[in-house]
Amino acid sequence: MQASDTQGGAAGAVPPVEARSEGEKQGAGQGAGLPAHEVVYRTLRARVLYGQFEPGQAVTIQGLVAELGAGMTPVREALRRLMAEGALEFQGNRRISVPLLGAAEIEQLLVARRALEPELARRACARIAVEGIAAMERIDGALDDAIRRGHVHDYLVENHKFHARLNAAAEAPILSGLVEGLWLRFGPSLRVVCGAFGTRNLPDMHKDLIIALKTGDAEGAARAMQGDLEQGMEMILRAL
Amino acid sequence: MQASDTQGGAAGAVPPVEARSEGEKQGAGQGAGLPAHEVVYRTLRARVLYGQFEPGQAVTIQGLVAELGAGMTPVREALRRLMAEGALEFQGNRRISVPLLGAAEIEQLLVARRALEPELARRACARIAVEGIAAMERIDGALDDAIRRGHVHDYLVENHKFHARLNAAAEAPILSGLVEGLWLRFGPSLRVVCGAFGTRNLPDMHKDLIIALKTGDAEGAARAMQGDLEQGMEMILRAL
DNA sequence: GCTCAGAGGATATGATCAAATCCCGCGCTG
DNA sequence: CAGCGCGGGATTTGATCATATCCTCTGAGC
Repeated sequence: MQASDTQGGAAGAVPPVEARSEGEKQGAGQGAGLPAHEVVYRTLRARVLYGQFEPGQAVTIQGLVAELGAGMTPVREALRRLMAEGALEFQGNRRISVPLLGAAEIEQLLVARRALEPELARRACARIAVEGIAAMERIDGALDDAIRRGHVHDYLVENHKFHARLNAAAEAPILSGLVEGLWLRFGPSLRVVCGAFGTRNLPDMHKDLIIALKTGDAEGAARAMQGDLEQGMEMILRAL
Repeated sequence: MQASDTQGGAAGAVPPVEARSEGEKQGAGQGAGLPAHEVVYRTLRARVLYGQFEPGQAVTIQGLVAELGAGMTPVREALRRLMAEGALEFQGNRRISVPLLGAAEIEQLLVARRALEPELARRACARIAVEGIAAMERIDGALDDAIRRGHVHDYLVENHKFHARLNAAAEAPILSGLVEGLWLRFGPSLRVVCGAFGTRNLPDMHKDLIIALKTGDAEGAARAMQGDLEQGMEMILRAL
């Protein structure tokens, strides 16, 4: 019943593609077997999520075809999918770009996140196992390390992993799928904020969150989550 | 700046395709000019939304190619987009189907709707103009008419139009895009419920909502909206 | 300032390849 | 002898590509 989990629609976990070298198609690779459009999708998704794309940047199909060495059809499908998720934007005149968010958009994302993520934290609190909490502590450690090193990309990766892990524990695929879509939307902006402000004074309600998880304090977890996301959105908003 | 609004990503208004006859391509039609993948997308979207698809039903690319007379690529892209929105589901073994919702999914959709739609009603209340309210009253009249006639499809169309109109008035494209995605998910289930229970005792908090809009009572509008969506989800839940 | 040609890029097609399912007949077992 | 499981080919269906067509924007020339 659990199928091969390729392509989970809007929900589900989407592990990043594991940086396969380049020339090879889907030939004899071991862990591969993924369709090309899925590979392209995950690559682009990671770029959006971890700020490899500038907000407002134009994205062309043929550019990606040349760069990724994929065919045109897989690239088109991956782009279509990302546009449907709001990660990319159709400009109307056949042009695709990374969305450039304004205050109004950030505010809507804040509303949506505040509505959904604390609820996920609440549910995760009731269901997460000790191993899950341990995993989150490990991720949080790597996150702190990235902050110490001032490594923005690693920080973004670990931060996302932390939240994704929590959301997965909530066992509410539809809700966590919605939240993933939200993250895709503010990913590029988050990156430029971190680039501008550095990683020094990044918010970290993660410690509170972990404590709440350990004590089974669902409301505490929800509060910590809300604090965390409000700080994050606040930072983006201040950076205009 | 407002482009041509083709393909609004996850957000934006998506008017249904106007039932063009059949044989013609995009030849000399006047109002057309839409790309084929967009036409296919809107057709399928309407089918999902208004219950022309059975929950659990399998959907094949080549079947749609044959049925819609479109090429393979446009169909593939439309399906990819609908899967990203959660309107369709990837079965893992290269098979696509209309999602079959269980109680857990309905419950998550209820949570998400409760979190977003009352907020949209609140915003709409502050911004909607008298013409907008009049339009919603007209739609509600058509809706009542459809109920009287026992015409399920028309009821679904008008009901969706009513909510879409309200959401558009909120001027929060990201939030209303999210809500649209939610509607796509429970569309097929809603249809079977209406088919089973008939249109006689359908919930209608619309009158309260319109009164609240007229008096500028944002909280009243939010309450009416919450009541409306809870009744709807409750009905689906009872039908399992 | 306007028109038109050219270039770049997006869209659409059909062919081709690969994979998964289905179906049927064979042989084995009770 | 009848029923059942299994292997393998046929068929359906999805994935990818190369190519052709069309659209949009840009800039030169009038």
